[in-house]
Amino acid sequence: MYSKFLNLDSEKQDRIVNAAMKEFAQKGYDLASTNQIVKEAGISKGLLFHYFKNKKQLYLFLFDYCYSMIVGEFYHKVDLSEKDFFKRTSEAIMIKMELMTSYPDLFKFMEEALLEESLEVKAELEKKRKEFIDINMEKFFEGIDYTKFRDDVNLPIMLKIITFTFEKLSDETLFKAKLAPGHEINYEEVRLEAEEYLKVLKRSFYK
Amino acid sequence: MYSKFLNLDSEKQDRIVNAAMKEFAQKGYDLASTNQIVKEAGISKGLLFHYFKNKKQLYLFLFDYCYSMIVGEFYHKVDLSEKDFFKRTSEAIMIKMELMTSYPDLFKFMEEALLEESLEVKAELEKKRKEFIDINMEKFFEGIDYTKFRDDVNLPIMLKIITFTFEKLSDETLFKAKLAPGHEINYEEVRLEAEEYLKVLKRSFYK
Amino acid sequence: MYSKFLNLDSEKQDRIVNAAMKEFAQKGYDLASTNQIVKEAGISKGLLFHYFKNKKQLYLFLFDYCYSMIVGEFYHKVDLSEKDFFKRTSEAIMIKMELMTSYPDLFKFMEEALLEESLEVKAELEKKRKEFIDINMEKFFEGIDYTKFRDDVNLPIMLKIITFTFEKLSDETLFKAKLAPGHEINYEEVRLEAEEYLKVLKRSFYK
Amino acid sequence: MYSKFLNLDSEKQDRIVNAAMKEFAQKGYDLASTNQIVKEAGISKGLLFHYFKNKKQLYLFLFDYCYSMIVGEFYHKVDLSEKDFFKRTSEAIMIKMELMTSYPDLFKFMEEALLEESLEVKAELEKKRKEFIDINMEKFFEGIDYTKFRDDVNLPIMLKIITFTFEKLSDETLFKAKLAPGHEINYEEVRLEAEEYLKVLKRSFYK
DNA sequence: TATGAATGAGCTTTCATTCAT
DNA sequence: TATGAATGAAAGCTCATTCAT
Repeated sequence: MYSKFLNLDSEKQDRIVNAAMKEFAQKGYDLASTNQIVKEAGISKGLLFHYFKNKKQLYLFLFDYCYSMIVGEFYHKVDLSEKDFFKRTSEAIMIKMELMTSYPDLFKFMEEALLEESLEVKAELEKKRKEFIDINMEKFFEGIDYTKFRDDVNLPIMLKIITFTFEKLSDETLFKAKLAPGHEINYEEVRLEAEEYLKVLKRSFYK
Repeated sequence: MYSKFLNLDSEKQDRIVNAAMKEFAQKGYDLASTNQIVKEAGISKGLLFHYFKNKKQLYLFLFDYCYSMIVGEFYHKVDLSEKDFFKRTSEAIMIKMELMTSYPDLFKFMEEALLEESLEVKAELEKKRKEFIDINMEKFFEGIDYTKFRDDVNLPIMLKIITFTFEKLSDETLFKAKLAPGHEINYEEVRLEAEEYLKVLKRSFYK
Repeated sequence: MYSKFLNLDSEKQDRIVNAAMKEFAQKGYDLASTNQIVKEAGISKGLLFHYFKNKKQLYLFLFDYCYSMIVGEFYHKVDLSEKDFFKRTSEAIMIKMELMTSYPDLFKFMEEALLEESLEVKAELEKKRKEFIDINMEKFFEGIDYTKFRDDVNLPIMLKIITFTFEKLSDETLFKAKLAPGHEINYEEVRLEAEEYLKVLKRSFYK
Repeated sequence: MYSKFLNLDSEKQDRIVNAAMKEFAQKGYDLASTNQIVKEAGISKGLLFHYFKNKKQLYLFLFDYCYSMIVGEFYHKVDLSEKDFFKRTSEAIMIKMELMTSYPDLFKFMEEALLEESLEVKAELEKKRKEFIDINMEKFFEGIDYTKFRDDVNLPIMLKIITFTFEKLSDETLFKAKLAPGHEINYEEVRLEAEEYLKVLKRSFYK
């Protein structure tokens, strides 16, 4: 499918992928300009369409590309032998934040892609999103020891609340980093804050 | 700022506001067409730009307009003498749902606006969103009886977790609605789900 | 349908019509460039699409416009009280040649339109062509005195042969004129040549 | 000129010729895509332009190629010892129809080429058409017995009328075929129609 | 001989916005 | 206050042709 593109020397591949990710992440599917992409990548108009038959195929290729990168890196780092839900979640959030710092464009693109509304790609994306979520949910929750949770309330809802909490916390951290001058994240501080939340959630949700 | 527009007879104001809300809600900021808005409102191209100097001003006006409507109606209905946090939250959710049923276009527009990513308006919207949340948080938490919460964990963190939970829940609802074919929200289902969360949080966080 | 365009001052209308006719006649539907048309007409890109919603509508408008002009002028000049088929045909060919000399672009466009193959306009044109031919055949043959023709051969075929002959003669004349330096037609010479053909056909096909 | 191409093994030559004929016949000169031709022929882009320096040369080569094929086959079959003009004409029509049935793509291409209007090739084609007609006229009229024609009218004009008639008839046939959905010519019907014309012309123009 | 990556001008159409009336 | 004609930049994509390998 994308064999022509994948046979390119990887330096040019990177230039194209990065230019496209940046443009799509910034403007969304519909408003992203293939003109801008080729200018940024330093290639000709025709060449982009030689590799990807149209804007849509380019976008969907990028989605798959980013997805593989993220998932690969993530599961390479996460410790699935940790059975405690709080600890695993907390660790996952930290890893996610590290990855976002290492590959900011890639994550930016992925986040926007998950919100993308354009009719042109909505149907295809939806399928991919579903797969993404199903596969990763299952994988992430694998081996968790649920017996530690209190029995008098709904377990799935507790799990959701915990997930929500750490996601919001991560959002807040990244948002603050964005506003700060050097965009620097103080990971130690973040870890300490997360510990506070962990303590509250554990005392409230564990037996 | 918008005095010229506000001096119009209200029937024409309504036609314009409704046409614009509908177009922006359906297509998002960037893809919304001022052509379509004037056609739907039955006014001339020039007139729209006479009242609002450009597309952006029109959009931001609509945001403020909807915001005022919603907040005004909301605090008119909510009972701030209710001291129990969970009861007040539960009631607030009910009121929000009533309003969504009464003013569907207005909420539709507002929901899209809160997810709007267009660079052109993102910065201004972000400021407005923040204000919106800060002002309402403070107001909403006024007079709450915090003595009912358990003493062995950090209170502000519990409140944050609760807030995070309902924000995420609301995001999820909007997101699901966006993905669903008709973009329809089943309010009763939402209310029931919220009650489940409330129950878990109450049992876990109250003494 | 084309009311916006028809309300323009006629000088601008003419500029647009002439530019479009020229471009379509020269290059055919598919290859005609709206860029070229607006440049030649001295108007902006957007304006053309303000008057005609797309290239196709512009083309079909031109077809109707040319058709009306040609048919109107033709029947204004042709003498339908002449009952002799040879004389009427001969006269008609002369009138056609005069008109072609007066309105060369219009005829050029019409000829090309009748051969136009582009899928985009083929269906609509076909309907118009059929109407055009049916209406004009009937009108042109009206009142002819067929009793003068010999009875031992097929009449419709004789009529066709006569029509073919004068059409080819006219084609040859116009083609020669095109090749000649001043593009001038010597009508007297043409008339004399036509008379020679008339003589042969009359002696062979009349009783 | 095309020596490089003609030295190719004939299987590849055929693949290229057939692919090109098909594409040009289907879409006309301007819209035919060299991309499509190389894909269909299974050769690379560069190779096509190695053999034929550009699209135009390829087209004109095809015209000559088809012309030679057709003319060669035609005079191989036609009986030039038949002195009667109408019999020879009638036989020629039969042979043409046989050839059209044996080499449908070749004729399809040729028919389209004779109607081709593209500016890019029009001039060259026009010259070739003229040559084609002149050469064949002379050859075709060779040895005809003109004593059978009536003496009371101008012989060259009669011959012209006959030629005009069959040319127009052929044009009409091609034109109708072009308009018809499947572009199919019913050869038997054409032959019958031609016989009718022959009958009329014979009775009118012979003594 | 053969490849296919690379070019960039060209295509139609839409857009927010201006301005003379 | 109200009109809508007018603008021209920008969009995604295709094209014949070239050229280093």
